[in-house]
Amino acid sequence: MPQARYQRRKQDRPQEITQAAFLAFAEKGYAATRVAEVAQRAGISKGLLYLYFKTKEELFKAVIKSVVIRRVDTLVATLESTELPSEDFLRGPLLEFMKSVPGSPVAIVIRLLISEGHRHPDLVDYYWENVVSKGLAALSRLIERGVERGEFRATAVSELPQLLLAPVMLAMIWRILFATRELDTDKLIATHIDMILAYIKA
Amino acid sequence: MPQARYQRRKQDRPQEITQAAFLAFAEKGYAATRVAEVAQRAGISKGLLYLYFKTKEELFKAVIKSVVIRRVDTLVATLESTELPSEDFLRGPLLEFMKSVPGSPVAIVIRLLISEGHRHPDLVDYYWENVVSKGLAALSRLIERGVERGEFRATAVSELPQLLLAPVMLAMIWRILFATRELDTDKLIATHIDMILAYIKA
DNA sequence: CCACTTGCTGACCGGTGGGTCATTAAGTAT
DNA sequence: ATACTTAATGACCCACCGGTCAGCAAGTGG
Repeated sequence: MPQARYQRRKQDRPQEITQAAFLAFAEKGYAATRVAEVAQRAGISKGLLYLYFKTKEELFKAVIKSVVIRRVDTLVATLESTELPSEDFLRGPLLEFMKSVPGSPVAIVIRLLISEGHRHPDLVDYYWENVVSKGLAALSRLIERGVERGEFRATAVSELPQLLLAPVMLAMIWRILFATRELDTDKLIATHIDMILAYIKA
Repeated sequence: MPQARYQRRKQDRPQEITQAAFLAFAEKGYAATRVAEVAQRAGISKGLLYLYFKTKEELFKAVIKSVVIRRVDTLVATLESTELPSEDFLRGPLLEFMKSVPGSPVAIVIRLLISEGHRHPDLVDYYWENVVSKGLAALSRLIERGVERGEFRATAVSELPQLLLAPVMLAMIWRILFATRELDTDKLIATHIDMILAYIKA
């Protein structure tokens, strides 16, 4: 008996499509990816894709939003509830988190936003509000708490939490551009944390 | 007497075209920029553009290469010839250089490479060889010289000159994505240099 | 087995934009 | 002036791709 030519799966389609689109965009970028190819990867026809997403652009937005991970939220939660001394938190959970970012879907999203961000300022806003500003606020809070507890000196780092993220950013871009050339991004980030701590410890 | 409809300027055309293309690509990105628009900006017809550049892609490569600044070379030269103690060099010429990068054409090139890099691995190679690896080698050399002179301790920074560049990278991406949101990139970079020095000083 | 709903298909359309080329105008030599 | 070379034009071509829609097949209920 021949396989049914297709199955009805209204429930799962959106995720299947955004997943396929994410992979396609990751490989070729948004502009160079054909809607037909996304459909093919998702195992459906182009027409069906357009039943779930009105335009290619709407599909793009859905893809970006689908990757706005709870990761940041869980990090914030961990931070608020931890009993660890601030230094141990930096060297432990935070370091692990930072090391995990360059190889995660976040890096792809950053690349897509860098490439296509202009034409979608609302998307950039969305990412800012749900990821970046939350993450930065959490980092600021972490440092300030250390200062309040007398673990850290008062330094410019409290107002510049981006300092903590700098090597993560470099690691992401490095992988995007120079995937092949070797750079021990884990060591880079770990050394950086080491350096920051030496700088801010009371 | 009516203005001549056009003038012959074979000598200047290539630069005029790449300059126009650079501006257009900077505004809209490669894919979204129309060849006709580049021609218009350069004050010529589309047909003439194709006399100087066989394809849009070749134009793109020419644009990227036209921005491979001597900046790195002059920095390397300054470094080799300076009489300054290493710390003063870091706080002086190097800091100024680093602060100038995020607002320079280099940032545009980085964005274009992030967006279009995959399809032009030879371009990425070119940029690697002529800018990145040279710059990194110079930084390594600077740190090592400081160690030899007894100014600095031996640290992982010698093998990870990327650590020095991390905040520059973040500042570039920040401006590309979040131009509006405020971040004092100069202060970010200066603080980072401060921190590095505190970490590596003997 | 028939009537009806709806997930799904793929041929098709129309605008777009990279690339071409017949033609013209400017420069040059004699 | 005349003949020749070449910088420069812009109308045109056509492949390509986002988006549509008439129709079909899978599921459903009686």
